[in-house]
Amino acid sequence: MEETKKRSSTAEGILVKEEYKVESYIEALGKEDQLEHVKAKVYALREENERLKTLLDHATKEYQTLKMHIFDIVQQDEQAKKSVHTISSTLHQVEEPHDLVFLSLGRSSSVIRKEDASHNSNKSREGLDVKERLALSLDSKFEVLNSCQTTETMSNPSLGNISSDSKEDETTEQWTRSARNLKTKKDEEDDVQPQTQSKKTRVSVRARCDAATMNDGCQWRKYGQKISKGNPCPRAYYRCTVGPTCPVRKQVQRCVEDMSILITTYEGTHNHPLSMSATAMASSTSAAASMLTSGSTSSSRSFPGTSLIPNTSNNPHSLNFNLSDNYRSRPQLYVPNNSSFSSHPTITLDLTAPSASSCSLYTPSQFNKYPPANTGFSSNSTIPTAWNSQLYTGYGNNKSLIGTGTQNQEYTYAPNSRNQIHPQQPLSAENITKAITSDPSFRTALEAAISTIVGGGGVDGINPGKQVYLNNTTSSSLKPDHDQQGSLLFLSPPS
DNA sequence: CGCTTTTGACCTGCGC
DNA sequence: GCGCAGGTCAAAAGCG
Repeated sequence: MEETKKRSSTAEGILVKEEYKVESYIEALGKEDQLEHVKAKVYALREENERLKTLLDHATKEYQTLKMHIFDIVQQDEQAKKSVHTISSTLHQVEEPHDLVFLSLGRSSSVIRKEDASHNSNKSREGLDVKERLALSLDSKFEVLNSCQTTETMSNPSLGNISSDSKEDETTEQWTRSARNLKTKKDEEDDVQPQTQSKKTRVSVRARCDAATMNDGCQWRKYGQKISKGNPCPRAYYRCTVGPTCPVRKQVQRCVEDMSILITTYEGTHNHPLSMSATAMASSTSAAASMLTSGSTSSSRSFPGTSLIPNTSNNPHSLNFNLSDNYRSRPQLYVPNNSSFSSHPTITLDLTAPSASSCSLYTPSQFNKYPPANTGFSSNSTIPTAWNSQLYTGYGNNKSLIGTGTQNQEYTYAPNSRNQIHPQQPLSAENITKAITSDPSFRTALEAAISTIVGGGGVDGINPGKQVYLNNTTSSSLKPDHDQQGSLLFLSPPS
C-alpha cells in the first residue's frame, strides 16, 4: 500500500514537471500550430494523472476494507472462544435447555444483514461496500424444553443434563454404557485407548459420483466386497495403501435411493503424510469426527477420534473443496441413530443436498429420503465440490440428527425462518460448540475452506474478490413447537 | 512380475 | 446356541 502511494506521488511529480516543461517549450517556440498539439498532450497527461489518483483512492479503499475484514475475523475468532463460556453459563441458567448450534459457510450477505440486529459481532460490517460475502458463522442458540421435551429428556439420561461438565460426563457415560448394552470388560478397556475409539468412529461422505469411488487423493486397495441387506449395490471395502501400515479403511456403497450417490465411509487415522487433496478430505472428515467424539465422550477424556489426517502433520490445506454453484447449498450434518450405528458412531457429510432457504432435520427413517440434487461431484472430481453437506452422527438408540434442508417439512422448525430442531439429540450444543471451538482441525478445515473459496478465484461462481467473515455468536430462543430437543449444526447457505 | 481386484470362506457381534 | 449380517482374510484371477 505504501509502495502504491509512493509510486502515485512520484507519477504526479513527473507529470507536473512535464507540464511545466511543455509550457516552457510552447512559450519558447511561440508557434501556434504546435500549441494545440501540445495542449492535447497536456490534457492527456492530466487525464492520466486523474486516473492514477482514482486508482490510488480505490486501492486505499480496498486496503481499508481488507483491514476491516481482518479485524472482523480476529474479533469473531475471539468471540468463538468466548461463546464456549457463554454457552456454558447459559446452560447453567437454563434447566434442560434445547440447544442449537449454527455453523454457516457460504456467501450470505442477506443472512448476515438479517441477523445483524441481534448479533453484535456484525456491527462492524455496517457500511461496508461489499457486493459478495462469504460467511462462516458459528452461532449457538438455546431453547427451553417444554413439558413434553422434559419428559422425553428424563427418559433418556443422555439428554438434558448438560448443566455442567461433570454431569454431562456422567450422563454421557451412562448413555454410552446403555447403548453398548453391557459390553465386556475388555471393551471398556478399549474405550480408553484412542486408537480403538478412533476405529469405532466413522465419517461418511455422501456425494454424487459416477466413478466406482471418490478420488479423495489417497491410494486405496480393495480388500473385500459384500452385498449388504437392503441395498442391492455391493459395499466395497478399501484399505489405504499410501502407508504400508496405515490403518485407515473406507467403505464405498451406492445409495439405494439414488444410484448416482456414492456413500464413502472413512475409518481410522492416517499415519503418513498426505497429498493436499487427501489432506483436505481428511481434515474435514477428521474435524467432523472430532465433533462427534467430543460430544459423545467425557470432556475430561481426550482422544483423536476418527482422524483421517496424519497424526504428525499440520493441514493447512484442509477442506480444499472445489466449488461450483452448489457451494450455495449448506453443508449438512446428521446424527443418525440407526441401530447399525450403535457400535460405530458415524458422521455423514452429505454433499448431495440441494440449496435450501430453510432447514430440515432427518430421522434415521428419513436417512435415505434425499431428493436428487446436483453437487457437481463427478468421477473427475478430486474432492466434493461444495460445502453442501449434511452430517449425521449416530449413537446407540438415540435417534438424533444434526442437519438442514428442505426435504422434510414435517420436521421443519424455523424460529428464524431457517432453523429447525430435531428430537432426541444426544449431542448438546455445548458439546458441539466445545468440539468445534476446541478442535483445531475443524477450525483448520473451515479456515482452509474459506481460503480455498477466496483463493480459488477461477472456480465457478466464485468471485475472487469476495470476503470472508467468521461469525461466532450466541443467542437464546424458545422453541415450544417441538417435543424433543436436538442440536443443529447449521451451515447457512449464501443468499 | 508385481500390484490390484475378485470372491468364497471365515470371524465376530448381535438379536432372538 | 443358532442364525443373520457386517466385516475381514487370503487364494486365485486379472491387468499393465
